[in-house]
Amino acid sequence: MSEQVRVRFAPSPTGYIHVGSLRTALFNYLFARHNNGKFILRIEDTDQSRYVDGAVENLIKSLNILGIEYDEGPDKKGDYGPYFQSQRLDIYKKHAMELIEKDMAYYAFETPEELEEMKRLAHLEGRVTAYDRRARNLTHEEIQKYLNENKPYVIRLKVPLGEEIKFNDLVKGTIKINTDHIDDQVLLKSDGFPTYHLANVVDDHLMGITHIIRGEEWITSVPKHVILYNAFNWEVPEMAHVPLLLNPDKTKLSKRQGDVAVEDYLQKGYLVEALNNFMALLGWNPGEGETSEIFSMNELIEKFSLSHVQVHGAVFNIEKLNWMNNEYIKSYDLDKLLDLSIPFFERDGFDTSDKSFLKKVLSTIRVYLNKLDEIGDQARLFFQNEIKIESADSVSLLQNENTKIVFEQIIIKLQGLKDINTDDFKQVMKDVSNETGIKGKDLFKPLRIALTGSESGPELPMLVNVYGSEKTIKFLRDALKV
RNA sequence: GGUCCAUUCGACUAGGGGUUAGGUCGUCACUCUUUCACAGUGAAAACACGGGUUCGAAUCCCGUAUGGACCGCCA
Repeated sequence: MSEQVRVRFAPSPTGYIHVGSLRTALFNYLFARHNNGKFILRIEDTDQSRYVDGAVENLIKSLNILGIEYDEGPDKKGDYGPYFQSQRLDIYKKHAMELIEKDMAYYAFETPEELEEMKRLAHLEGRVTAYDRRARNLTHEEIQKYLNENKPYVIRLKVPLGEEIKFNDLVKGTIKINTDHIDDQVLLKSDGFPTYHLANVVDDHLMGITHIIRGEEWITSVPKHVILYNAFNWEVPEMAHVPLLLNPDKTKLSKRQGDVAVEDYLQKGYLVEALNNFMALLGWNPGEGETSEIFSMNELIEKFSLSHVQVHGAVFNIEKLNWMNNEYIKSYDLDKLLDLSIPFFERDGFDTSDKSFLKKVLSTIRVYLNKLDEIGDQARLFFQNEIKIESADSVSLLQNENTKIVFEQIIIKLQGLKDINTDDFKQVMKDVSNETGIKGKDLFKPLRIALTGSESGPELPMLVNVYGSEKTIKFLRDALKV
């Protein structure tokens, strides 16, 4: 491969990015970077009825957040623009006409209603619901007449019948299909816009795309595209159809069964590093001998190869994403994690003015977090000014004579300390234990209840370190009054 | 219904003629931590089925079953 690798991500701007699309974008990006090639973003906005305001901006924003950088695109200049298909209409029209001249395409004048009826009948009779190619029989005179009457028309692909189309997919291998099974696809719609099939072939060629990496759902349209490439006398790019992302029930990942928008995951506090890492491993793996699954973007770029892309779909397993996210949260730079966490503290109504306090809180709870939106639940404890003791067992434990002796001792020792770190507290506990002879469960359990109201939670020394001696003493005194 | 594609532990997957079929998540047990979690150790857990080819098949071939994608003037 001497020519420079050029790949593209070509979403249609319909509102939000589906994680499946995002994974496709990621694969394109990894492939481009691995091969020192170019990654192009092209907006496939040829369906006017699906236009959504702000969708393109949103798309670009999401790619930026995730660090999937493209070299050419709507807001990046390149030599192959414009990168909005809606701004390339004359190009498609010209190419459609070229096909008419070559007798590889033809005019068709059926109305949507007629097509609907055709399909209904076909379905009723158990036939294939494809277009019956009837307009192929129109005479030049008829066509000219309709055109003169300004009758709405589409341009359809004239599929060469009785041939075999063969192509090689880098993921799936060789695929063969008889052209008799291929629909005379609409190439140019009656509103003058191209369909995906025409636009994608024309643009991929004109933009010098060397490798088409896209979702598996496209594989059945490849033969149409191959016919187009042949008709134009263009070289067919390399193709790689990557497996779909699946719901737990193995159907195509859909909204009905959970979140599909990248924004949803970002909002829940999944870190972009975890998201990228996780998605890369869905349908791809680094191959033999690799036991780790945690990879930075650079490592992914270095390791990525289409030859290790899986041939079948992959279930989007949220449990594993949670685990991976927690791994990143645990090892993340604390200051950076704090920056990312502040919106989540705020969202749950916590005072975020004292950053060093938040940092202490974060460092003790991060180990418990699968995602950042769990911060509130875990952090709540540290913002309380009173501990509520619910269970009767806990109350009676606090009323125990030994408990009182221990608490009083601890209070005395803490009063001598201005601030208290984890080691200080461990020492205090050791001393108290030695002096009173109370140890083990009798020592720690009441203490935990007094300081948290619960029998489980973060390690006591870390807890006290965040509380500080003053607050700790207060809680102990409160407990003494129970 | 038609076309195309797929099938290794519950999930993601490695391996691809001779392996005790390996790893990660999850599950369970034990250890550590006098809690939960973390960490550590270990366990249970898979080649869809039937025929070939072969000395030998999870691996190659054929069929069956199951699953999926697509079948729009959507992308």
